[in-house]
Amino acid sequence: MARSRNGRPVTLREVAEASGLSVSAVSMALQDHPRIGRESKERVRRVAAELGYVANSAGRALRARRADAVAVIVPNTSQHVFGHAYFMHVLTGVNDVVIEHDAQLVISTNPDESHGAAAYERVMRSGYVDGAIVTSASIDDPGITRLVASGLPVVLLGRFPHLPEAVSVGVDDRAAERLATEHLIREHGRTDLVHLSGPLDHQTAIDRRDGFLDAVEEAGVSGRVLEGDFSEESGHRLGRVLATTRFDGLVASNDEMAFGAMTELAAAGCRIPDDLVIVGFDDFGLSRVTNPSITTIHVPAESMARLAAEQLFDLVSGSGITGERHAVLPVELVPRGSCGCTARHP
Amino acid sequence: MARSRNGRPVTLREVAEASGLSVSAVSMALQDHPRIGRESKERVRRVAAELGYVANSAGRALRARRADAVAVIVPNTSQHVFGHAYFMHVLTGVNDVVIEHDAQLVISTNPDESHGAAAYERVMRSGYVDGAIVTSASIDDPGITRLVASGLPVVLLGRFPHLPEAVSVGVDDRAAERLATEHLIREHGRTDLVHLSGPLDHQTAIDRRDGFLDAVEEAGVSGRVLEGDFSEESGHRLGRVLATTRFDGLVASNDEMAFGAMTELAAAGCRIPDDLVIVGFDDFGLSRVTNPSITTIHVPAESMARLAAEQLFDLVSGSGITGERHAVLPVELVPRGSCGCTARHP
DNA sequence: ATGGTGTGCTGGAACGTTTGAGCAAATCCT
DNA sequence: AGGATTTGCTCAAACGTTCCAGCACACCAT
Repeated sequence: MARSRNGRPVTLREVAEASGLSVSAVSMALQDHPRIGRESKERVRRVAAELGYVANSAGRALRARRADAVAVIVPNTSQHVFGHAYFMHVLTGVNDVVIEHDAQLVISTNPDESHGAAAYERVMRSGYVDGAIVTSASIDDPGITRLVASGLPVVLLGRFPHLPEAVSVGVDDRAAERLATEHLIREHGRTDLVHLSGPLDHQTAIDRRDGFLDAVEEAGVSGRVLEGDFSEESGHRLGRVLATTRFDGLVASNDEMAFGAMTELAAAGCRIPDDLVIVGFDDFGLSRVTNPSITTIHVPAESMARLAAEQLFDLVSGSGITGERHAVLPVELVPRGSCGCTARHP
Repeated sequence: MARSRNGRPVTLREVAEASGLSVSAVSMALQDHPRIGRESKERVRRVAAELGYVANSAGRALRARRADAVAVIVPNTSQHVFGHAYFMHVLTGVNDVVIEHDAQLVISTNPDESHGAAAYERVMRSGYVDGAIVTSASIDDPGITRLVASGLPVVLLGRFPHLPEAVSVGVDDRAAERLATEHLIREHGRTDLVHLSGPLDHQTAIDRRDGFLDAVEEAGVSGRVLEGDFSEESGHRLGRVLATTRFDGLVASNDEMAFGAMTELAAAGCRIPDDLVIVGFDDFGLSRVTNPSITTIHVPAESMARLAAEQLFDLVSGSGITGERHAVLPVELVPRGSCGCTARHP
C-alpha cells in the first residue's frame, strides 16, 4: 500500500488522520520524541508501516536544511587521467560510509568546464547535497579552488598543497615512488633508470617524479624522465621510443603506463625481468593479472575514500574533523613478476 | 558572492528585491516565461548571476513534484557477482544521458536485504529520485519485484522473463554463448567441451549455460557444465578440478572465471591455446590484458546503460517509451589469443 | 487553596519554489 | 468610442516536513 487514494505518495497528514493525532504529533512520534506517549508512538509506527509511509525528502530537506546526501565529484579532466578502477574503489569506500550514515550518494561529473560555473558547483549550492568529496583534479582546476573557497563542506582526495585550508586525504606519492625506485636500485642492482611520469600539471605526477629523482640522486645512478599522461596508450608510445635505447629499470608512475610500455618492450624482444625490471604504481587490479604481473605500489584507495567520507560527515555535522586535516595514508610495495621478485606465470 | 547577509544561500526573494520585481516574476523570468518582458528578463538574469543565485532543489522538488534525478540501483547480491568493471561501464553510460537531461545521478546500494523493505525502495518513495535503473539482480530478488509492482518508473538492465511488464534492456546471452561455443567447435575443431557457469539463480548464468548446451547438442559433441559464481576465485577452484580431467575446450560464462581457470590450467602444464582453447564472456577489460589474451563476447554495457537511461527519462516524463519495451542489443565475438585466433604476446 | 513541575499533545509558522487566478494598462478591432 | 484582446506583472496558495510556543491536565509540595 504505497500511495493513497489521490494517486500520490502517502503523506504525514494521512498518517495523522488514520491514527487520530495531529501532523506534528506523528512527526514527533516517528522521531521518537520523548514528549510523545508510548502508546501513541506504537500506534503511529504501526499505521505508518501499514500505509507504507515514507517521508518526502524534499519536504524534509526544505525544512531541515539538510539533504542527508553527499556527492562524489569527478572533474572531467581527471576522468581520462584516472582509469576506471580507481573510481570504483573510491565509490566503494564512500558508499560504505554513506550507508552507515543513512544518507544518499550522488555522482557528479562536469560536462564541460569552459561553460561558466562548474556543474558540480550548482549541485552543491542547490542544496541537493550537504557536501562533496572531490577526486584528484589537475593542479590548477579553478572549479575546485572556488568550491573550496565557497566554504561548502568539501574533502579532497589527493594532495593539494596549494589549498592548505582544505581538508584532504592522500598518500605520500613522493616517498612511495622513492621506495619503488630504491627497490630496483638496491634489491635488483639497477643503475640506469627511466621514469614514465604522468601529466606534470597533476600533483600526483609531480610528486611521483620527484620521488624517483630523490632516489636516483641519492644513489648516484642514472635517471631520465619521460612525460606521459597516465594512459596505457602513452605507455605504448613511450615504450616504442624506449625500445631503441639502453636502460635497465623502468619506473612507471602508474600501472597502465607500465603495462603499455611493458607490452611494447617485450614485443621488441626485451626479456622482463631479466633484461629489464619494471615497477608500476596504484595496484587497482591491472598489475596483478598481467604476465608477468607488475611490481607496484599499493594505493589504498578504498580506505582513503572511507576516511574522506568520514571526515566529510564530520564537517557537515559541524563538529570538527576528528582526524588530521591532511591525512596521509601509508602505502606499500607489492613485489611481483616484473622486477623478478616472484616467478613469471608458466 | 554565494550567500547573502544572513549566511544562507541566496533565495529567489533576495533576487526579487534586488531587481525590483515580485518573487513570482523572477521565477517566471528565469524560466523564460513568455509573459515576462524582455528587459525584466535580462535584468533578472543579470542580478541572479551577480548574486550567485542557484535554485534550491528541495523547494523546487517539493512544489514541482520532480527531483530531476535518477538512481542506479545495485542490489548487493549482484555486487559480488558482477565485478567492478561492469558497473563502471553502466555508470558511464547512464551518466552521459543524465547530463544531457540536466539531472542528477544517485547511486543506491542495498545495505542488507533481510532487513525489511529494501533501502532502494525508500529512495524511490521518498521522492529523492524520479526513477531508477536496476542492474541485474538474482532471479528471485523480491525487492525488484516489489519495485516494479509499485509502479514507480524503473528500467531493468538485463533480461527478466518473470517480469514481462517491466521495461528492460539486455543482450541475448543464450545466442551469444552459443556463438562462442560454436566458434570453438567449428573454427577450432574442438569436440570435448566444458562450461563454467555462473550461479544458476541468475538469469544471465542460466541463459549462457543454455546457449552452451544448444551448441554442443546441435553439433553432437561432448559438453559438461560446472557451476561457479562468476568470481575469479571460483574459476581457480574449478580450474584445479579440471586440471585432472581431459577436455579440449573451455567455455566460461565470464572473463573472471576464464582467467582464474586459465591460470590454474596453465600452472598445471596445459598449453593454451594448443592443448586447450578458452573463451570468456563480457570483455569489460580483463580479457584484453591477460597473457594469452582471452577470446570473449563483447557486451556493450555502456550502450545498454545509455539506452536504459533514455528509456527511463521517457518513462518519467510520461511520454511512452520510444524504443521497444524489451530491447536486446547485439553482441559480438572478439577473437584473441586464448583460442589461437591471435598470437600470444611474445 | 496555591504555585510549581511534568506529561502529552495541538496549532501554526516556516523552509524556497512554482503556478493559477487576477488585475491594470496598453493595444487592437470594428 | 466601446469592447475585446494582449502584455506584464502581482498575490496567494500549495507542496510535505519540522519544531517552537503554548495549552490542558495531572500530580506534587507547600
